[in-house]
Amino acid sequence: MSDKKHYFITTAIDYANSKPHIGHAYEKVTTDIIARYKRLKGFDVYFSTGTDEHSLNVMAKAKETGVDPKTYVDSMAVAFKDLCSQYKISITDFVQTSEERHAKAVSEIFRRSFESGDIYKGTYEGWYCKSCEAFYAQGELTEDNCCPTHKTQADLIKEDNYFLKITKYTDRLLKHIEDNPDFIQPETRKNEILAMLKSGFRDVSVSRPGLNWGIPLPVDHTQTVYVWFDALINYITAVGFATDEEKFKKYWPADAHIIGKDITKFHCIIWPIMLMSAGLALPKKVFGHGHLLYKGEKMSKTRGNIVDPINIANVFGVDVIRYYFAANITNGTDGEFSEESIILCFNTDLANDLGNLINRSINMVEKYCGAKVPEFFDHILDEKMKTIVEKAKQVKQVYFDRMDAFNLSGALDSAWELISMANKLIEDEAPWNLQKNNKVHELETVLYILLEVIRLASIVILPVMPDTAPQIWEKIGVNYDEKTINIDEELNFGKLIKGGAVSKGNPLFPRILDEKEAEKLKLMKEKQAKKA
RNA sequence: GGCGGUGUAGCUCAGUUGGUUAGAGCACUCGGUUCAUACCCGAGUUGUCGGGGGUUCGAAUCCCUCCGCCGCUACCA
Repeated sequence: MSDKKHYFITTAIDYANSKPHIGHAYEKVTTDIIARYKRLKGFDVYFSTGTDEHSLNVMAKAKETGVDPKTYVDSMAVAFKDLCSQYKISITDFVQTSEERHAKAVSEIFRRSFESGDIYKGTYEGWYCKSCEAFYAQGELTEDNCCPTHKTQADLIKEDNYFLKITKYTDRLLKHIEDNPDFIQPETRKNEILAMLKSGFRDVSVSRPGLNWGIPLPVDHTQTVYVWFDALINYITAVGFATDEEKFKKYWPADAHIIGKDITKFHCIIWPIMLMSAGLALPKKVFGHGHLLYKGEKMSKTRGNIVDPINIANVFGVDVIRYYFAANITNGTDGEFSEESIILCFNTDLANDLGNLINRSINMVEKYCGAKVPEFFDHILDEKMKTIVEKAKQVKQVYFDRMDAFNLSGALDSAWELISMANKLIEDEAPWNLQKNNKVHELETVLYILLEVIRLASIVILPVMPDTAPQIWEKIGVNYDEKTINIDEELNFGKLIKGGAVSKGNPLFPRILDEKEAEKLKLMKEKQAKKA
């Protein structure tokens, strides 16, 4: 097993300041889909997520709740772990930044940077609003230096901080980004980062004075490590930096950091430079995904349109939400989210296209072939059958290419194109007529193709819908297991063995009838009644 | 303000290095079919490809300009 190729993928760690919302679920799901896919491709995958727990806000929140910070963050970590388990997120690690192993990693990174002379003591000057208890950039303030929310005068405050010499490494980073076109994705995020670097990026402070919630600086115990410097290090904590050198060697550098587009600056400038300074390799890829919009609007507390991930999964099912995320949102762009569009997506893609194809195909195999996988006679293929078989043979490569590019919706399209062709093939060949006319070879071959399309589709959706795929396997009588399946082999056409038992069972995706659907159905029935 | 991006059917978007009647999915209308979850299949409607100007035999595709929208513009994650 040790000769397996390794793959280390991460989500960002979540701020332990408020409970999980649907955006957290989105990031974890897309990352999980990639992680599962890589496992299916034979990689030894390490998949980490976690919670970011050191900050003023967390302290305040704990105080508000009446518990000490550690108790508070532990309870928040549980909430995020529950989210992972509900959404079937196949993590191998969950890092809390308040853990001892993380403190070790942070201290070690700090020490290394400090020793290479990249951390120096200086003065941080910033505009501070007493009401917000926060610093603002001058550009954020009103013209007369007032806080944008409180409209009161902000104070120019100076405090002693330790700084990281970003400026020492910007040229090197610039070159790295230009030499590695896939380092920052998508392209638009890369452009932003390049612009920032070219316009000159200041050194950043990496400590705060006088806090007792945080990791003390190894070199100055009156200061703690600033949250961002602290949080980013979680990625190497996960794979054993400063605690398990063998594990670290195995998994670092990370293959992909999947993060929200709002935090690319930290991941694409500060984090790489921290690593350079500490003499560590850079992650191979940082992918900034888009945000979910609720009916076209940003989700926010003030708008009151935050979607609860637990609730929505209970209503529609985890696999359905996972499918919706992957199929309906172009990875890397903002995505629409609403109950209506979930229902639409479910009814068209899952119920009408895939679910109905499975149901009608297996039904015919039961009726016409005694519920046994029929034989494939390749010498009687007509043009239509040939076309779909050819397409089926190409699915594997198309699917791999798109998944490798993190193009999740495109990867699913590879199966849906086939599904659509299969539904069409049924019309064109009319197996019920072949049956009447006693064209047994044609009948069997058509039905065999249909079953193969279903089987291929089930593998394509496996990383996306890990609970649904096995239900399809049961219907078509294959005994795959996500842990052992060799998809490089099984994604080829023609693997289904003649004589295997199939069984229709209950429909997988019964149509969802919301008000609009019900109305539509009613109209159809009235029309039908008139005709008769 | 600066930088980047974007504006194509009702909606979401594809449109390779400029080249025949501008595409897909969804939605809508009509027709067909019956194996199926009233599903599926077929046909069809809608677009001055943001406005204007230019280059060219020819531009959604290149150039200029104007308008609209979005992102970034640095320490709350």
